[in-house]
Amino acid sequence: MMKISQLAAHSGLSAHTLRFYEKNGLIEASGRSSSGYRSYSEDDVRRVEFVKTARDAGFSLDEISQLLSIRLDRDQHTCEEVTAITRHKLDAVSAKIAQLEEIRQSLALLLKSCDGGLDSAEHCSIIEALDAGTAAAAVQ
Amino acid sequence: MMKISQLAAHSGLSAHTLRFYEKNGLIEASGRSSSGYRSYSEDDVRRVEFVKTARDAGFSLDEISQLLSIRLDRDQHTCEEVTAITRHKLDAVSAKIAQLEEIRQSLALLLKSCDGGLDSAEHCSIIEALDAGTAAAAVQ
DNA sequence: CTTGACCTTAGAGTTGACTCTAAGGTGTAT
DNA sequence: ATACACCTTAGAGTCAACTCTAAGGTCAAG
Repeated sequence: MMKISQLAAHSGLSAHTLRFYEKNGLIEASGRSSSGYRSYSEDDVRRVEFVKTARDAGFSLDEISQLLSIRLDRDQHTCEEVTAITRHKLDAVSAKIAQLEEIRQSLALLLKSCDGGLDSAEHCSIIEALDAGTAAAAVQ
Repeated sequence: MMKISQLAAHSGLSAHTLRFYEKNGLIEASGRSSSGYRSYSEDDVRRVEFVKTARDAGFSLDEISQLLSIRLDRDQHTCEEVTAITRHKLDAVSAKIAQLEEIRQSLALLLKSCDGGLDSAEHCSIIEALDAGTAAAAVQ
């Protein structure tokens, strides 16, 4: 049985975060010491590790909740449910990447257009591009 | 001279957002009607367009403030200042993309491992990978 | 016996960029 | 005259995932 600071050290999540996850129903401490300190069983620790791994894989806390309830009761759920959540997340991440790629492209074009010299920005081509509205237009 | 709803229609920003930008010092309405309605000059409109273009290019409101003060007083600033802001943003966007690419990779691997069938999740390989901590590990 | 590191709780604050609400005044068409 | 769309303000609420604070109780070492 671990105390919260030990679990924090073990999991790489802060004690604050562990309490926060508990408050949101993601994890629990199955025991308490006589003085009220949380104590975590091996099962509790595995659950925390699951949450951490899922979080690192990009799932939101809400999605992790869904995955946890499937994990807890596997034979009442299907692989299809799990892949649906995963596919949905993958699509969202891909969309976000695409959007950031466009932004990166705009920024790269802006940077390429300006020498970045130490003389006055009187005719700075970045400012001019933003003024003319051609900064993002160049990408689309 | 435009009223706020006209500028909203013209710029693609909501009237709420225009007022919000004003409150944050990004834009202004140089006039007011007798009844207190904002009225925007052509210069005001150009400034709003600048803000919109910069926002679409990925700059934060804070960075846009900096760009605006350079734009307002170009000969007191250098191209180097402008490129520094832009380069900094480009680096941040690139870092974010790299991070999301790792997540995408993890999710793609998870998805590939599971058939997604309609039978029980008893042995779902996604749940197992998250349990074993091998979901993100596979990427790093 | 005191110091200092730990633990508890409820609840507030943070971030960025909006988004909305309430309560009221204005403008115009019928 | 009355409906309806517009405008004003200060300020509160939203999102996600923490992060921190205050005010206090617990525990081991020296």
